Amino acid sequence: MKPEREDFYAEVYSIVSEVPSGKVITYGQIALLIGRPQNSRLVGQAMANAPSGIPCHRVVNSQGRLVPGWDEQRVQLEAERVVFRKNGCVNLGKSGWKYAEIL
DNA sequence: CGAGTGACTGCCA
DNA sequence: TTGGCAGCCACTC
Repeated sequence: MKPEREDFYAEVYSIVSEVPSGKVITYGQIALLIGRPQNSRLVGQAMANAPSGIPCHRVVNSQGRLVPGWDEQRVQLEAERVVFRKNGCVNLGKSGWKYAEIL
C-alpha cells in the first residue's frame, strides 16, 4: 500500500465531510488545506474514488463549475439551497465554504 | 518502465 | 470578459 496516497485521500475526505449543507468547496481550497496546492487534480481523482458517505457533490472547481457528465450534482446542490449563477455555475461568493468557519 | 488520462489551476491573448 | 495553452501529480494500461 502507499500510505502517502491514502493519507492524501483521507484528508480530502475529511475536509469534504466537514463541508456544511448549502456550502461548497473548491478543489484548490482542499489541496491548499492539505498543503499541496499543486495537487488540485489529485483531489478530483480522490473524489472519483471517494467512497459512499462523502458529500462529493459539494466539491466544485475554482470557477464554480460542476462535475462534467454529472447533472445530478446540480440537483443535489439545489436541494442544499446552494446559490447558482445564470450560467449554471455555483456562486462561490455566496455558497463558497471557508475553512475558518469551523475553527 | 514509458505513455496516456483526468471531477484542476493559473497565466496570456 | 471569455477562451485557449501549458504545467502539475498520481493512477492506469
